[in-house]
Amino acid sequence: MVTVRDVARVAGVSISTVSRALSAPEKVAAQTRDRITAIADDLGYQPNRAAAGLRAGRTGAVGLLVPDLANPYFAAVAKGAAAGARAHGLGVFVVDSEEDLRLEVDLLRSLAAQTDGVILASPRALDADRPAAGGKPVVVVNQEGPLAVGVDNAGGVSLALEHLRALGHRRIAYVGGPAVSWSDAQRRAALATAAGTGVEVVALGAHSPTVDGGAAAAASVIASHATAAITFNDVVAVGLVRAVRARGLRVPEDLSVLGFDDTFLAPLVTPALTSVGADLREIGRRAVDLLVGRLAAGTTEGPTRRLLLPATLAVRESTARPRA
Amino acid sequence: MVTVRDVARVAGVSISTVSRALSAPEKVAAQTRDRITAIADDLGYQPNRAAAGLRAGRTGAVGLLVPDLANPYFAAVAKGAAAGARAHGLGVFVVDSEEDLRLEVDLLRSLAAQTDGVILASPRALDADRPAAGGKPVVVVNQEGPLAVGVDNAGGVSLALEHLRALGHRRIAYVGGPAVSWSDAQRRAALATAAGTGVEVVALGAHSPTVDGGAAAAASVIASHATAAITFNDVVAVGLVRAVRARGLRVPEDLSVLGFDDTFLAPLVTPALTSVGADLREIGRRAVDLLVGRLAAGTTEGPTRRLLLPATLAVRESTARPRA
DNA sequence: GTGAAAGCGCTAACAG
DNA sequence: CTGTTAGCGCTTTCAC
Repeated sequence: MVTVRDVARVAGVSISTVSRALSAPEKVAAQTRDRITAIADDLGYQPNRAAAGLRAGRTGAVGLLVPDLANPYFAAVAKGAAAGARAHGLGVFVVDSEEDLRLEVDLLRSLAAQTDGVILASPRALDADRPAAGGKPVVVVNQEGPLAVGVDNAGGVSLALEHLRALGHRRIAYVGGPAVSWSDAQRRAALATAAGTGVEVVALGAHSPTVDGGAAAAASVIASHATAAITFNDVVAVGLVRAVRARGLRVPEDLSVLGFDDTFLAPLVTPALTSVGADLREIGRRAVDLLVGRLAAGTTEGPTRRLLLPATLAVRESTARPRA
Repeated sequence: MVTVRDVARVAGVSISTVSRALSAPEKVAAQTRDRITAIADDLGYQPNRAAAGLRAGRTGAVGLLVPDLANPYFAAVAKGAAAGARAHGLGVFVVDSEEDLRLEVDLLRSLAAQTDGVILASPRALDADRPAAGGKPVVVVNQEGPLAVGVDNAGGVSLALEHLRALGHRRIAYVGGPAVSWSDAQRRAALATAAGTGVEVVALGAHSPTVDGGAAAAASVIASHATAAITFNDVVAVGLVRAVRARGLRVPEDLSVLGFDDTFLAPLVTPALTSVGADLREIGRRAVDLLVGRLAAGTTEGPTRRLLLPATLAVRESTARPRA
């Protein structure tokens, strides 16, 4: 491994000059600097981050804790975080908790210990556990917290209702997700305030965010006499579409179905799903930005920063005018 | 931050005893050890990996380079790698090259510099660039290399052909993927040797591994007079199904379509796709194992190790007997 | 503008 | 079985 010593020896300068030339160029004479950079490049010198961090008190990496990396939602957030980190010259440690809530506290602790800060992209309520980060800044995704990035669920609900109302729907069911979900709570609140604006909303109980969860909701959706259903996410929508079709109803003719998240699944299924989404990668990117901002401030405590990214509506085939 | 010194002071021992108690317990008296672990736990001591690694010459982390983390295929591999790394007490640095081939060499270099080894999950041919890892072991996924993990594509092709032949298909089209893909090359080779075993295979040119790629292949698939088509991956299959349907043909009645990868997309689309797959997470897990094995050996060069994971066939609705 | 030297937190000889 | 000491590669005062 090529170290600063090697570069220094070849360049005929001290290791401090090499260090400065590489990390604080303005403190070194232009000529010396250029020579050093050339030699470093030539020798294939790669700074050892561990060593640099050890001395500087930073690790040069951020942590990302997700419940399931194979879930397209979190995969997109992770991709954004990776891009954001790279833009800031940071590395990303990715940890997958495999949906194990108890494990998450431990993972957060050890992740925080070896990074400069952590992005917590778990939809659970971990407020009480945040001290586990040991003073390191924590940015939460779609959750409450002093440093938070999330989707504007209220805005998303408005878009959905607006779209369905314009089509002529007056009675709409909401197939909700897990009780612990912040997003679900936000949406339920938004749906509740929407009541009385010309549409009736029937909020259905908590369902598992899976195909089976959607299928399980079919009976109550049909019983509700709603002409349209908004689902917790696209996968639930797929399950619901299947199950109502199996009962002889057609989508969207007999029931309009509107998903959430607008994952790449939405345009691929039949009928292609109308879905409320947001730029998930941007969430990851912004989360890193928030972290870097706090890091730059140097203060462990700082002002509250909450970012709400706009929701979008992709209209496809699964929503249409109600019959008669 | 709590350091070994703090623990040592409270425990009334030297820092080396603390270090040993935590990383080589058998070298410390049971009583002392227990007291130290208790105190460490109590103080919330978290070893600083950067420091430990600096001294030991290891970083305690492996790198994972993927072309697109939002692609379910690589997301699954990443998830497996994260699980495998955690099982070995290692961290995972994830880097997304965003499909930029030129960037990959640089990314590989810097990733290798700050990890103990790298998993290269890019389907491109990077042999020439592997020296960029600077002597660190590199495990490639679905590629040629001294340390490699991949899916048994030949076996997968056999399963697919066997299934289609049993259904009665005698003329089968293969909608291939990018020319740089190792998997595609493996499959083409396997398909070529299968010719003459009672089925005719029409290998169609390189197509983009997207919905549009599948749609673009529709005309030549139909022109080939094949009664079944095997596609490069599930997304291509979806595109093909759409396009042939748009031309008035039915799937599977007029054309059977068989995908590859068996991603979670396969069971969700209509008709649900018959697909050849493999345990993608296992790929990530095994890649880490290979890396750890080489790391433990200590030698920078070592015996060639190639792992081929078995392919599986999930039969669903998109394949059926050909008409008449 | 550059060099010498200290030290980040930890592990690994080497003594005792 | 435990303590002392050196030093991993780097950044950062402090002198010059």
